[in-house]
Amino acid sequence: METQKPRGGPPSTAVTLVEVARLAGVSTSAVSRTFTPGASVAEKTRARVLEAARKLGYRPNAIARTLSTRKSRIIAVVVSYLQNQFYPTIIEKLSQSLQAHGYHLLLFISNDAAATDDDIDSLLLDILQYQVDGIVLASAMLSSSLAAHCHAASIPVVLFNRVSAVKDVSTVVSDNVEGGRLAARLLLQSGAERIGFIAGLEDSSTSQERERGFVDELARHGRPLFVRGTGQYDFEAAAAVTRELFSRDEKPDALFVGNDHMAFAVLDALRNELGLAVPEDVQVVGFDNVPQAAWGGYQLTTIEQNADLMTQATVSILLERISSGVRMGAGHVTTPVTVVHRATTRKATKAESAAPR
Amino acid sequence: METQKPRGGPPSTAVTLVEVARLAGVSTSAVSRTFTPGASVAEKTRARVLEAARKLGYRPNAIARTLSTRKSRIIAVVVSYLQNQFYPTIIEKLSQSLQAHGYHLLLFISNDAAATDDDIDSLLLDILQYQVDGIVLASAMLSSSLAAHCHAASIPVVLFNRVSAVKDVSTVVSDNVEGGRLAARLLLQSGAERIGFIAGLEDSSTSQERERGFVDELARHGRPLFVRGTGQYDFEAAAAVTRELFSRDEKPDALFVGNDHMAFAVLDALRNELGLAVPEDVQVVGFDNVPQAAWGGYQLTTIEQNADLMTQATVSILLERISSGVRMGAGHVTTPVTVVHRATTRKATKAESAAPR
DNA sequence: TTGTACGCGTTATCAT
DNA sequence: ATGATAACGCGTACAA
Repeated sequence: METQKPRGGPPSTAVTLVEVARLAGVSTSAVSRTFTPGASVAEKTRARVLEAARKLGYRPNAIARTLSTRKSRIIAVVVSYLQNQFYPTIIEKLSQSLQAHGYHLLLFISNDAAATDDDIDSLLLDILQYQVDGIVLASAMLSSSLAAHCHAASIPVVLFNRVSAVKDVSTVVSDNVEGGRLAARLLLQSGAERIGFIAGLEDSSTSQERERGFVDELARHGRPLFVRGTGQYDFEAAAAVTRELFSRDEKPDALFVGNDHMAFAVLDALRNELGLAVPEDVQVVGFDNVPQAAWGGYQLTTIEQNADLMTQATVSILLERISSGVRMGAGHVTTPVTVVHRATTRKATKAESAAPR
Repeated sequence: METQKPRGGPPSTAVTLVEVARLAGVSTSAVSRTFTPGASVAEKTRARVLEAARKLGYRPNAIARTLSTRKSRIIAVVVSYLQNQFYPTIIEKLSQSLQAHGYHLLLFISNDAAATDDDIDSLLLDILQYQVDGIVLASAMLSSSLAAHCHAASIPVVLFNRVSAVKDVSTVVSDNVEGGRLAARLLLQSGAERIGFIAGLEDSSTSQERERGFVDELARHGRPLFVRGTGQYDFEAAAAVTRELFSRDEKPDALFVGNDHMAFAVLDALRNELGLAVPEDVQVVGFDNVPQAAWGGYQLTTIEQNADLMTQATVSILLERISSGVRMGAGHVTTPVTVVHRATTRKATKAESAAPR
């Protein structure tokens, strides 16, 4: 026999404050205070309340609390595509850090590099309905109308790895321009002759900045960009453009690829389809922060964004804004990038493998 | 000049139904109905309401609606570690599919393979506070006490890629036992002699099932397992155990690795630290569903879980349970696994690269 | 079709 | 320290 349903109304009824209060023989406020960390309750009543709550299997209703306090302790995170392993990493770190502060993540995937402004706007409106305490935009551009909405609702927004024309929005970015410069220097000093660049999405600020730094630095050394293609941060597109670049008579001998995700595709195409050796025939420099696990030891030098610094900055800006009630403005953080050399993959010769260790 | 704050109360005040109603000169219910898809409102009043709402920048408060309707349209998803690219993929698909049905994802990361039962319990209690409409557990075990809680709250739970001793919980898994069998057959028919297995977490059902199928099939062919190690689904641990297995006199010539994530580590260790060629010296079979992008063309055969089928099953079970009000029970779905051969990576010879195409 | 009034579960205010 | 009561913003019988 199951417990009987109270009445014919709602399908099921949760245990509420009121019932706990009744069983404990106290007022609802006493119960509320018992479950409010900083409140003052007599030890005796507190015990009675907890006992009653335990008996009834009571747990506070965060939704009702939100309605009353106007704090949901929910942070919305908008991400475009999780194929680029940089973002799962970020999400994981964000979640850990925010959970430690009692916040939770409401996740939104804004698919499609081809999402229209309206799509994004409606998504944001969707988010706002949930009365989130903050928003991390790691995906789309923020239209000024949306910024206005967030401003009106006084919701802190942090643009993650994106910049926007809208003023007064906090942003956390890594130094993509300097990253591009670093990539150029690496290739130049390794003696590359015909240096190419494979861009991400053309209207993406990260791609633009990386290209700018890269081309600038080449120019400072009196070297032009030998060839340029667009991979749209997409695996297939990057592979396709690689094939195309190498179908010409004059082939590049070095490539700076807009992010790791595309770099995989480029390496794949180079080695398996075009039969070129990396780095002997072509050198490749990638850009992003894919966990080592995904690399499998490929020969590749990468410009890494520091995921820890970026999430840390994001969280601190967010929390500070939330607690201070400051809407928007300032809070622009640029984290440095790092050059990381990955291990070389070579097929070992029998002689080598025979040698101890 | 900005709009003036209403009063000294809460820091900011959102636009509500009431204000819209007042401006439109109608009742609050009229406004409510206007924003309720299937309601009956006169076209004329609807227009007035929408106009007023637009002017005031009104958007419905999902939290208040939840309190009233007892439907949050939020699904909690619990994942352990996002380093294994299988899970970002799942999350992305889940999110897309559920968003299409008007649901949103509240994401929880239950870090640490070493999380205690209590950790998980408190996390779940945390989740329950948000009155989620459903839970996807892709990470932790479900204790029977938790199951009882969910049952009491009448919240549908789907165990994703996990099995539990608790009865009457919906589960969606791929056929890990058959996957293990497939792996064994592949290695046997390729002439492997000394076949090893690297397990994931010892208490993980997926790892146990894969091993069971693998060992069973070997036994059916009169072959014992040559060697066994544990990688704990961790990159470093997998690399370490690989080094150890190959430091002995008798080295395996084939390995079945519990998932792709560890397979990367194994390949890395084999090729770069131990100087062994894959697949010439050692054959490796992986298990999971990492996007092609991450592979970079490694020689590896993988047993793939079908992410699409699994999410599809998860969503349909969830939605069906939610709408029907059925708490738990039945709903066990096992999706088939597939064998996928990845492209071979070889360093091209000069002769090859000179040849056209 | 439209409006009134109450309930959803909790917190905050103000007495006591 | 404790208790009564009014919000919080919205859905929804129910009555008109």
